[in-house]
Amino acid sequence: MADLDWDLSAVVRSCTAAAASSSSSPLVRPASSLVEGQNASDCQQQALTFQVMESIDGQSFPSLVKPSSSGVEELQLLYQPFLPRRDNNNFNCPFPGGEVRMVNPASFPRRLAPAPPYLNPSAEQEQPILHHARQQQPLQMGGHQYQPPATSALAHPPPQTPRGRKRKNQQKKKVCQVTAEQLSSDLWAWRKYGQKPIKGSPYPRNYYRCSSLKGCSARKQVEQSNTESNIFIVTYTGEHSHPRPTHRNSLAGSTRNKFTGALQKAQTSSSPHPEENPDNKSPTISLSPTTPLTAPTGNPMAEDGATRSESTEDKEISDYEADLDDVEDLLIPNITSITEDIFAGFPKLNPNLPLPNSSFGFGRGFNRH
DNA sequence: CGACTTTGACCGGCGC
DNA sequence: GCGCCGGTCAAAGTCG
Repeated sequence: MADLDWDLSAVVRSCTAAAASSSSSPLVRPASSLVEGQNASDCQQQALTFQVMESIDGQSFPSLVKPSSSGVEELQLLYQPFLPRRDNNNFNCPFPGGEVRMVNPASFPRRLAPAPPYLNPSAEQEQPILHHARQQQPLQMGGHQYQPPATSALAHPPPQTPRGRKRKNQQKKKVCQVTAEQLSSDLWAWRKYGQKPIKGSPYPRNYYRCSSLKGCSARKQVEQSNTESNIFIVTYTGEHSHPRPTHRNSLAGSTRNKFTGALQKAQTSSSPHPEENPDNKSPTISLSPTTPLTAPTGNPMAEDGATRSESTEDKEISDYEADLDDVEDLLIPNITSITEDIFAGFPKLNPNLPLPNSSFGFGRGFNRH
């Protein structure tokens, strides 16, 4: 299981870019179209269904749901009538073929919650009415300024709080359930800053922050589903205070990949679980979320994303802007190209690929914290 | 040398 | 008000 945790961390890096392969960037599609997988990449085609949840300022917005488990599906049917219309809660699920579900984290039982909140439809029912707190916000990409929504509290962390903590139930979140494949690409650069065991879950939760720009408040949490080992729950909070890096080389961090060490650990460790692996202080084999995006040459999957992003940047920006009406406050603003190159760094998923070994030339100016 | 991960400690939110 | 729990910090270690 060590490799599973390794996957967990590894996939974080590419979590968002997985949706990118769809140049049209269907931010939110009806379930039918989601299934159809327009412009579906191989990744999409392989991807399982997943749910995306979001809460804004404590409001939950049940939306499109295509539960991956039959149990949840039944529950979904129960509260489906309460679900807002699709056009009321469009937002970009950063993953291909993704579906949207809004969840109010405040309604999650904070304790005694054996099941992850995303599997608790009843909690969503508590907030049947979509309260779309989003407002149109200017956002420009690619050398332009990206202005976070004024409504985003996280976009303006209270300076008086040293740690910038926010009421948990007021944090804007997007929660996605994705497969490892879907997690395998992300145009943003993430840097891990914490890992915590979560009560009720055998898997720890990994915390990442955007490392593309100092001060960026975007954060990401990744944990492995305790019900489906191949499903990862990715939670995005905060917002990027900067445009998506237009060049892969500009991505912060990522000069390192822990593949070697991680794999060695994974190979020497029979279990990722702390309780099963007492000798290993690190319960998970964490692959850097800033896994090198430049895949080894000759890897078509790799080139699809990493090398593609620049040439298609203008189009991506355009596509993204076209979607701003719906997702002006996207945490992952412009995911328009899949970066399956991440698979190159995913030996488990693609053991035939060599380990990535590239550097993005992380600028000196990008200091931690 | 710089950027990254790891990981224990700290802190604050929130349920009871 | 207490205490659990999750999120973050930051020092130490690792790696390229």
